[in-house]
Amino acid sequence: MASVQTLSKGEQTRERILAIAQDAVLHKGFAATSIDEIICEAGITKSGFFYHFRDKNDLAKSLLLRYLDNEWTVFDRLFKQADELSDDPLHSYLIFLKLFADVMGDLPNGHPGCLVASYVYQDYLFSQDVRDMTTEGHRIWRRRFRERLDRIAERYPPRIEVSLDDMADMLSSVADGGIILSKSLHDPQVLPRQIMQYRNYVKLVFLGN
Amino acid sequence: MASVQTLSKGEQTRERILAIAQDAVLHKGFAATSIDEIICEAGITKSGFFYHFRDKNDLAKSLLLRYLDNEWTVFDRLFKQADELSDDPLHSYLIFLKLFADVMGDLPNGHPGCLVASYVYQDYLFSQDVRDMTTEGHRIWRRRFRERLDRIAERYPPRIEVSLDDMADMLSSVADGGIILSKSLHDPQVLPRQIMQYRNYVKLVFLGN
DNA sequence: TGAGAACCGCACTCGAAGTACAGTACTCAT
DNA sequence: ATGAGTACTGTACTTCGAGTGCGGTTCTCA
Repeated sequence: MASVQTLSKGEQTRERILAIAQDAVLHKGFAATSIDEIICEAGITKSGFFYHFRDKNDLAKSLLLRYLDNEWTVFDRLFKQADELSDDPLHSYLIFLKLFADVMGDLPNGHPGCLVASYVYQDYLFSQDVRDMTTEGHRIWRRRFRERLDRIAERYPPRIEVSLDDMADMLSSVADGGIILSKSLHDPQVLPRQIMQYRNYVKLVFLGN
Repeated sequence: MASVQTLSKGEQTRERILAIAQDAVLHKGFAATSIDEIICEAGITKSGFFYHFRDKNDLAKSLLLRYLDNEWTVFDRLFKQADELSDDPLHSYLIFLKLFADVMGDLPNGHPGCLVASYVYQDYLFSQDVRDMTTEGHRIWRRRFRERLDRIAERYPPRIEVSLDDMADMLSSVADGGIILSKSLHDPQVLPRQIMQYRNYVKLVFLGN
């Protein structure tokens, strides 16, 4: 997921801590994720941990930043790929959705979980700036998908009256919901199939079939 | 939400504990929800708490049972209402979805959160039987929505090739995702609007407009 | 080669989770 | 009215993890 470039030793350790912590947080929640267990798995001491993070809230913030960053990287790559395959905004978006579904379906153990969604269900644990980050994350996703939909709507007038903001949000919605369903039903394929349902909807709205 | 019938004193206390606990769990996660804070708000002692629940896992189980029960009650009422307004399976489902969206939009502070979704992001905290309950909950939802879609598809052949299981799952998906978006964006109206997007999709698939 | 980066070790404080058990007050059927 | 539950209270205790402080050590790289 993260770009494999030369990381200093400190950055490597930091990254290892974050990866371990994220996995734990997605399975137990933030409060139940103890620093002791993280450092144990990372093979460092508590002092080592606090060298990298001021306190636990700092860890929370760093985790979220890293997660959002990784998401952007993936989405950017997929959008770029799609744009290379078609100049048409609608077909590019449909290709992107197919690529997205494929990538989500190919994850060996299924999607590990959305950290943003997880944080939303623990908002009282975090400082205001961390909570603002989840809000901002969703706003940015909305804006980015919305941009695509605007360009599509210019060329393909929607067959029904529909809010493009809502349609943009729906991808986040279906992805977050699909991840939850996939995890709950122990079926990694539910998420990609849900994304394809959203793709169907987009097709029906702009193409009618 | 819960039927207002005569509850014994013990049942009243139990219900009060569960309501307080659910609210806390949806905002902080299960692990961060302390028994001390629950009993403080409920006006009882720790011993009183452990009279009603064997341990914290028992509380988790009871919380989930109560939540699922309440959900069934709401869905049953809405389905019944919709069935009274139309004999046609498609129109009944569309009415149901509109009612569902309205109810979700009329909640004064927005939807408090889906306990099932919250549990999925903390699965390691719970015993196997509790985890199985979230799985079973989603399976039942799928089956119930699927039944409706089957009856619809008999009368209205779908305009596109589509899996009815996926379409059934999509309501859970959009609801769970919509709740997360609503909470994150501090906009209670996102959830009902997402449900209406799903309703659009259903209309487009079976009616074409 | 030396200065900073990246840790380790240890010894704490503090608060909260969870357990155990004995005792008490209330309630309701007979 | 009374005794058998029901529904708690009070207290005392163990355990565990967050977080702090600080001195020492080992690497890494310019």
